[in-house]
Amino acid sequence: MEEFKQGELTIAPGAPIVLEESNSPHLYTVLEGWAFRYKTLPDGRRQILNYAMPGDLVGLQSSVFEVMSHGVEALTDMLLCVFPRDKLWNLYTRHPGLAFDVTWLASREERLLDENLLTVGRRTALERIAFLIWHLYKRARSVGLTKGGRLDLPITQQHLADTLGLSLVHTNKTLKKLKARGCISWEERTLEIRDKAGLLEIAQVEDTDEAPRPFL
Amino acid sequence: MEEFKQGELTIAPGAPIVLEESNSPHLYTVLEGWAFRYKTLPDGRRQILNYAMPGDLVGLQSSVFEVMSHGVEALTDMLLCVFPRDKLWNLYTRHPGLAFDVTWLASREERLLDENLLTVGRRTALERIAFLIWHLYKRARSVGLTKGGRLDLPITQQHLADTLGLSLVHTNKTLKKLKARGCISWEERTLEIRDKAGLLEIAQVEDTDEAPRPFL
DNA sequence: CGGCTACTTGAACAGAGTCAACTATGGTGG
DNA sequence: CCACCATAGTTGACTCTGTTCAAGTAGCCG
Repeated sequence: MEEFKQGELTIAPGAPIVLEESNSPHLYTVLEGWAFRYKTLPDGRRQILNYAMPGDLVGLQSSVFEVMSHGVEALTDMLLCVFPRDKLWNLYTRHPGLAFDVTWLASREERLLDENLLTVGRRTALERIAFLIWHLYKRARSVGLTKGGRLDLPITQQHLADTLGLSLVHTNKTLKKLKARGCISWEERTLEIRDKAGLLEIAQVEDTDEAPRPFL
Repeated sequence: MEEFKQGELTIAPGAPIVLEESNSPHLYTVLEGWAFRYKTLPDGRRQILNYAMPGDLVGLQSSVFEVMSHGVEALTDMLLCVFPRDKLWNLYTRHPGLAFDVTWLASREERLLDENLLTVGRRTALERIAFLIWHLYKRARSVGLTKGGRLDLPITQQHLADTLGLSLVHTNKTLKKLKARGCISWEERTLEIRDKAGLLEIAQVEDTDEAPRPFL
């Protein structure tokens, strides 16, 4: 993989990595930090599509279609590994194993989006928040970002709301219910899962193991 | 591509192509007909994730992860081209061009899901229906399924509702408004776009051209 | 000491859901 | 031939989840 690496890039929290409708010449892999993908409507309504954590690919769409249909913004300080977009084709011709890994990651992103769509389309507000918190916790845990049920979660309630298709006010009130039930605590950016079984029951999910994943 | 083809499969309307949580050994390409991908919650609430039309891939997730996290059901009579899942790897090693096309299609699916998620999360009921109708019309048109603004649309209002995260009743009433405004007509499974500009304005989208697509 | 961002909280409102009844159509089998 | 049933669509009345508006508090930074 080193052969395709063009360099590394550091980004500050809140900074854009890719803009909507832009034509970025780069494909990135997240080495450190969190980001989120989003789309906005002409009048400003924003929908967060998914989050990117270490090991995730950013900008594959622009590598394949020439243009990004979504934006990406950093949530924390980030370290990105930069690949020139036009070398992606070389990777497919010379390293089929890595090419397969790219497809694996794209397919995983699709699966995550499927789950988000089910959540936003068919779960209630309380279920949505429980699901998203579990989803983020689980993903963070799989890349070693948690310590004993605790996690530094670099997002605001506005991010939660924009991810779940809820208003900020209702998100706040519903999140409070989840805390009151003793499922979680979340103060000063630190999330703690206090009652995993209760959380999973509310979210209507089962705690399935996940297959090992490739890292590019 | 012929080299990987295992055979063809015909399916009747309403028949399942892949079940949720199943482990299908096949990857399909749609040659004729429509299907839809969906997920369901334990209590039966259903979310339709996307529709599959001629040229689309079905079952890539199971080829990559061993298990499908969603189901697929036929809407019309279908003709599918069947590939054995375990030959996908051969395709990556021997035909990088086709491998790239698979990634292209996976990335396109991701883009479509992004749009659906924005729709379900942030658009109003009227906007959602306008968007989905345009979305389906445009995709059908790109594979030559339309004739002069008209399209045979093989879905019910229940499908619309389950795609958009709405109830059947509200979908019915909102769809009626869209008809009353003269944007569309939809009787006896035949959809007609009567006022494209009006429809696009309600849906809050622009009519962008799309890049040429690969067909496997 | 402002001014900013994140978070809270209450009250009024509305978009969408639920319940229930009814129409239309097509297929099935006695 | 027709009673019966299932599916799809329609409509009205009522309810409720979630939105909007508005007014706060708390912490942080220059």
